This record gives sequence, C-alpha cells and structure tokens, in this order.
Amino acid sequence: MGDIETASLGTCAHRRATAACVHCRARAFSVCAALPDEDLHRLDAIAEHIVVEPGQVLTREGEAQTSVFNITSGSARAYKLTPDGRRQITGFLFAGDFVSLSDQPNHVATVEAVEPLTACRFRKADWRALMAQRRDLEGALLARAGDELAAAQSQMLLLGRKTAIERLASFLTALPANDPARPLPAGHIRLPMTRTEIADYLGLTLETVSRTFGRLKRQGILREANRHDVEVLDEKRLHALADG
Amino acid sequence: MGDIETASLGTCAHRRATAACVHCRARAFSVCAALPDEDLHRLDAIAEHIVVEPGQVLTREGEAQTSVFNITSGSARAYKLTPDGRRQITGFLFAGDFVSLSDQPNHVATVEAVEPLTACRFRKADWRALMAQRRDLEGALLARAGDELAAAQSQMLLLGRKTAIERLASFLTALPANDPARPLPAGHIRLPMTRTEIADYLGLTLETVSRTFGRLKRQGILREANRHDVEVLDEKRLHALADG
DNA sequence: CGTTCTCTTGACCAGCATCAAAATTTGTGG
DNA sequence: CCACAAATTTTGATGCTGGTCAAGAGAACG
Repeated sequence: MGDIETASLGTCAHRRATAACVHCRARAFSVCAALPDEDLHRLDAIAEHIVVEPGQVLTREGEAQTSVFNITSGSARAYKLTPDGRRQITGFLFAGDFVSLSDQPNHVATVEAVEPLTACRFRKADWRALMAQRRDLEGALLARAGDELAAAQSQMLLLGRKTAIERLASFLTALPANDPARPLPAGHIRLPMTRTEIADYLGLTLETVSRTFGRLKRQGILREANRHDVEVLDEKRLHALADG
Repeated sequence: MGDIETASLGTCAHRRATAACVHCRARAFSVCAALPDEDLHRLDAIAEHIVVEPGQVLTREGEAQTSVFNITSGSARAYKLTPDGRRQITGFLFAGDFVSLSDQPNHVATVEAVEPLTACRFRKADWRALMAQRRDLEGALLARAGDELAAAQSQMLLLGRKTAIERLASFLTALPANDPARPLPAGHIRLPMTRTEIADYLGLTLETVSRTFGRLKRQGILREANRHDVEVLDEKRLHALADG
C-alpha cells in the first residue's frame, strides 16, 4: 500500500526568501485577502518566507504545532499513516492554502512539498495575536475551514462508496484548478503528483490507478499528453462517472 | 448498499418546546459555552427550540442553508448520497454538536435524527448578527471546525486504508462518549444506531459489520449485552486493532 | 548511456460484497 | 401478557472488484 520516503528537514533547513505581502500572487486565494492593504505590514512583520524542496516536511503528524503556514507557490500533500506504513493522503495543497486549519496542540497530519514550494511561516503565538486584533482573519479562516469540511465529506463519500473509476473521475473533476496562480487551458489538467500519490489519495493501489487511467483513455474520455498532463475529451461523461 | 427511508418534515412540522439557555444541559459541550452567562439572553432571543422525531430531517443536502442548529439532546446522522442511492454517513451527532459548521450557501449533507432529538434552531441571519457582536462565538466555532477537520482526516484514513475489523475497532474507540449528557460506566458503549448505519459510516455492508462484531466477540474483545449496548473486555487489544 | 524511478501490464488471489434464508428482536393489537 | 407481523441481525454460499506479486517498458537524471 503506501510506503513513503521523507527527506526530513532540520530546524532551520529552509532557505529563507524575501517578499512583501503587497506583491504576493497567492494573496487573492488565501485568508490574507481578509486584510486590507493598509494592514498588510502586520503580516509582513511576523511572516517568515520559506522555500521547501520536494519531499521536505512542513509539519509532521504528532509533533507540537508551533507554526502555521500559508502556501504561496508550488504544491504539497497532507497525509496520515498507520503504524505499519499504510498511507492516506488527506489532501493536496496549492498556492493560497493554509496549513493547520485545525488548531490542535499537535499536528494531525504530515505535510510535505510535492513540487518546490514557497510559503509564509507564522509562529503560532504571533498568528494568534494578529487574529485577536484583526478579527476578519478569523472569519476568513472559519470560511476556509468550512470549505475544507465540505470537501472532506465529499472525500468520505468517495472513499467509502465509490468504485475505482468513479474515484478517479471525481479526482480529475474536483482537483482544485491545480494552481490558481497558473491557470491552464480549459479541459487540461496538470497532475504534479505521482500515480502512487493519487492512489494514496483515492484509497487505491498504484496499479489500479494505472489500469483505471487506461480504461478512461480507451473509453475516449481522456487523453494523456504525458504522465503529468491530461486532457479531458468528454467532460460530460467524466462528470457522470464522478457523481457515481 | 445503503438505502434509506426518510420521513420528511414539513415547513413547521417540528413541535416547539421551551427552555432557557441558562439551564441547558448541552451548553457545556457546545459552542454556546463561549458566551458568558450575562449574554445568554441574546441566544434565548433568537433560538427556536425544536423537537425532532427519529427519521425526520434537520437539513437536506443541496437545500438552501437558512438555519443552523445546535443539538441539545438525542442523536443524529449526517450523510451524503450518490445519485443511485449509495449512502455514506459522514458523522453521528450528539448533544452539544453544531449542525452546519461549513457555512455554504447550500447544505452539504443531510442530517436526520436517529433518536428523538431536541435542538436549537437559529435563523442564519440572526446567528450571523450575533457572531458579529460576540466574536468569541466565532472562535469557538473555529475551534469546533478544527476538531471536525481532524476527525474527518482520521475517518479518511479509516475509509481509505483500514480493514473491516480495524474500522469497527476504530469506530468503537473513537465514538464520542456517545452522549456527553448521559455518561456510561467505563468500558460500556451505547450504540443508538443500527448495523446498517454503522456500515454506512464505515464504508462496509451490514453483513460485514455483523460478521466483524462476531469476530470481536469470539476473540474475547467484546461482549454484547444487547444490540445497542456493548462492553469492551480487552481495551488494549481493541485500541491496537483500531490503530491499524 | 546507464542507473534509477515511475508506470504499465499480466496472472493470481483475498477480502468484502452480493444474494439468500433463517434466527432474533421489536412493535402492535387483542 | 400473549400472538403475530415487521424490522433487524445473523449466518451461509458464492462472486467480483480491487489487491498482491512479478516482470517489463518508458521517463528522468546524472
């Protein structure tokens, strides 16, 4: 099932980068949008800009939650493991996504970069202080949490009740337009993740994912430019499959 | 898989009941705890106390979200359906639980009473106005949403990667102490729901749930007083199974 | 280019679903 | 309190989807 290899990240293994919130391309898609321009300096003051290489960890399941993150570019996977190494990816994250919406004492999932990734890191105390002052942030976070909760319930329906082909179709239709900062031509989907990762997200094996891609291609619903770029030829049938 | 029968609820089919927040037994477990005693009258002013019979609906998936609810006693199930009727129960709700944490324009799940249930219903506009005034409520809601999100991720691991016996063990250990208002002796678990409902929650069939209960009993981990009350004889082994 | 990682394809298998029927519990009316 | 009907659960026989094991074909990277 899902084995994983993680290039762990030392305390300050991130490379620092600089940027200002005013020019942040992810701002429009993130909770930061709740802050008016004149308050952005408050964010800048407490944000640490980090660069994370593929496979490196932002948060590790079970570890104390000392920071929260806002992804500004790239993509990441969040997952949980069973003691014997089975992996369930609970979500893929893109620019604008917030890491640690669930404010628990310890992280409930591990989050690793899939592609090279940049993010803002906030010390939890700093973030809390800012939230206390600018309550709109809290509202934005609550709205985001609500969206995540709705998505989580759809994923439960998928994992509990859908067939392999329905799962893959759902994945391809529901995938957040991938990277809001880098839109693609309609009908084109970018899949930065591997077949194994798709499998671990859909509760399948990589072999089943591969065979199921084959089925969708043979049915004329899909075409694969290469492993990471697919084109939807029959949107209608794909959606019909996705709904179950 | 999961067929369902719903006794639908007319516009004002709920029986009204009266109660005051000060005396509410569910208050300690609910978001209302964020409000100090002196502000409770604000809640009372906008709360409509309703009584819901088993099988009746609080919210229906897809319908406009005009109200939010706070359950004060009894239990409910939240679920989603595929067009062909497969059901996935996304959660069981008990006293203190808030219905519609995800503030979407339309309900993302159907919520029905399992047992006779009482709840506070708030018109969404009223609730929003109160939240705007008493920001602590928003914080409590955010905290609750975070807990739900964490639980949802655990459920994804369960649905995507665990075996039947691991799923049932997880269910029995993770089940919220059932009804916080009605504590049971340690090791005793009350299951207000049917086997079919457990199956639809765990992504299994009722037959598999039944057989798996049998396995747990034969292994000396469980004893069944009756269908709705079980006793855990070997907590250690149950937890070991649950973790996977 | 060769090494390594990822993906595809095939053969076989197992866990859980499906179909079916019997047993037990629950509910109802007398 | 009993008898009967309906609903729920248990148990059994069989089958299918997707998992496992294995080998080979592409891509990617140095």
